[in-house]
Amino acid sequence: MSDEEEVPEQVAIRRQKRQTLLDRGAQAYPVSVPITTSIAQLREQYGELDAEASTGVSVGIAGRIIYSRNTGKLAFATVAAGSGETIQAMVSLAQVGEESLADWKALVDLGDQIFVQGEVITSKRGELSIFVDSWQMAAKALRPLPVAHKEMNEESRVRQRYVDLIMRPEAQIMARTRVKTVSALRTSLSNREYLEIETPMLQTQPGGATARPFITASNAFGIELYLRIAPELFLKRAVVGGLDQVFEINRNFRNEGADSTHSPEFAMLEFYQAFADYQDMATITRELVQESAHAVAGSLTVTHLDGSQHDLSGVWPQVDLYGSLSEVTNQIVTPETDRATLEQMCADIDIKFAPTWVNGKLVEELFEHYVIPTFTGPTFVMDFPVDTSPLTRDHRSRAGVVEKWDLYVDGFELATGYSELVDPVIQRERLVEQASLGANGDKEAMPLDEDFLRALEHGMPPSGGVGLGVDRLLMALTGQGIRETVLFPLVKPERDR
RNA sequence: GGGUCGCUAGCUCAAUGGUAGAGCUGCGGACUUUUAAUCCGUAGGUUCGGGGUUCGAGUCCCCGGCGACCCA
Repeated sequence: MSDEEEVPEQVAIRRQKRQTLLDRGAQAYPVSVPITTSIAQLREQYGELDAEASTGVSVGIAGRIIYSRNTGKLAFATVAAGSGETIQAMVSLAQVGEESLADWKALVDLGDQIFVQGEVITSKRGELSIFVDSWQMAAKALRPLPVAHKEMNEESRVRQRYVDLIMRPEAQIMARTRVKTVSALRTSLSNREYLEIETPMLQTQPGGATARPFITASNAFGIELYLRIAPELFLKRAVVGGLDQVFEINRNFRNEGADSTHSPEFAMLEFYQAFADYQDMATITRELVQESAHAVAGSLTVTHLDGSQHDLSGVWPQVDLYGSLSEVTNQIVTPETDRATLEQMCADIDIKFAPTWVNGKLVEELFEHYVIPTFTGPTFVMDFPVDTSPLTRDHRSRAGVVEKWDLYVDGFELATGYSELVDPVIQRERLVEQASLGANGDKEAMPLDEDFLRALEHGMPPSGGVGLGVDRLLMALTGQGIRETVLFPLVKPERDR
């Protein structure tokens, strides 16, 4: 430790306490401490004791000091396990002796990981406690924790999630809810005979969605590589090969802005099923969301952090995209509606559009503006414009639209499902058209993936497919923003201050 | 991309353009049943960075950084 190094006073003091421990032959960071049980287990086993009970049972436990009350000859501390269970430690002069009590007061700080060994008792006020025979530093914290009874600001919570997890039970709950949710998705899909497979994150050309990719490079191959924007084209290759029901839960990367519903890297579930169509996939998607809600909340009514309740039960309504837009605007809009009319409608409500935007994109913008705010519960939006959905097959009976739905929950898009386009000739035409858009400067358009087309030319069975945002599912279940659902969201680096 | 708001002590926040403060934390002391312990004392600042206006800037203006919210 250099004297020239500028550290806050409280950090310097804690470093000195660490050194004091070492100087007297104790350890500040022992390789292990002899715990015999967990705080949670003690709570479960002895949670019902009366006040001033003694058990005669001696245990060793470890945890983080989150409150400390040093009185004269009997000191109290609240020791917390990572998941939030707490137990009180009582350090008395009579039990540990003068020197040990003095060291406890002088060297143990809020935030330290501590080991205590002693009898399980309850205090006069009935608090479950360890009456300490001996104690030992388990890991000295060199930085002070923020104050416990004021909320940290949002930026610090995201930048230092480890502190957020220590201080805020909601952060712990969210992290654990995410695990439950992903696990429920895997279980639900596995119960339906789906196989979880892994497809490339590094791709020689990005595809399966319209988005700008992150670009990287292979030194060994001397070529550009792209972080995937979607796994779709590989999952479909797997279906061509006879893996009839496949899914993947993993990260996608899109080189775009971040806001309360978008993150540059986000977790996505995609699943594909041969001999299913988009209606079949809508049913499975609803069931997956409902089974996740049940796993997380024990009910199909989920409660958000603000206390509002959201019912996810039942069969969810399906609204027709063009039909509902026509209804809300009192103006017939169809796939045949001409460009000038659409542009005028957008201009009327100040939607700024680029000349490169296709008609379907204008329709979708209008739809988002007019219709989405009218949804009151989970809603499937059915049958999208052809020109924004190059990987979806034409509707079986309606011209100008494709068999695609978007599932909206709480006003945002949670999932999207297709009857997949499997005709390799039409797929090639669509991709060529997309590639020409790319040549015209639309950086989101898809390049031509010859190997994917070759796979389709081997015959892909009629199939349904779905993409579901895992972060967004967490948002729907908890009512939190995307940055709260992700443990360590991307944050811009702090400049030197 | 546009707009609004914010950034001050370890943390949460104050401060008409006029000596930068409080609570908690820390440090010293008292206290053998405390629960955000209490009581007494005390320390702690590059006010996000840079420039400008002014006798004087945390405060006003400009540029930049980071974040939140709203709009597109």
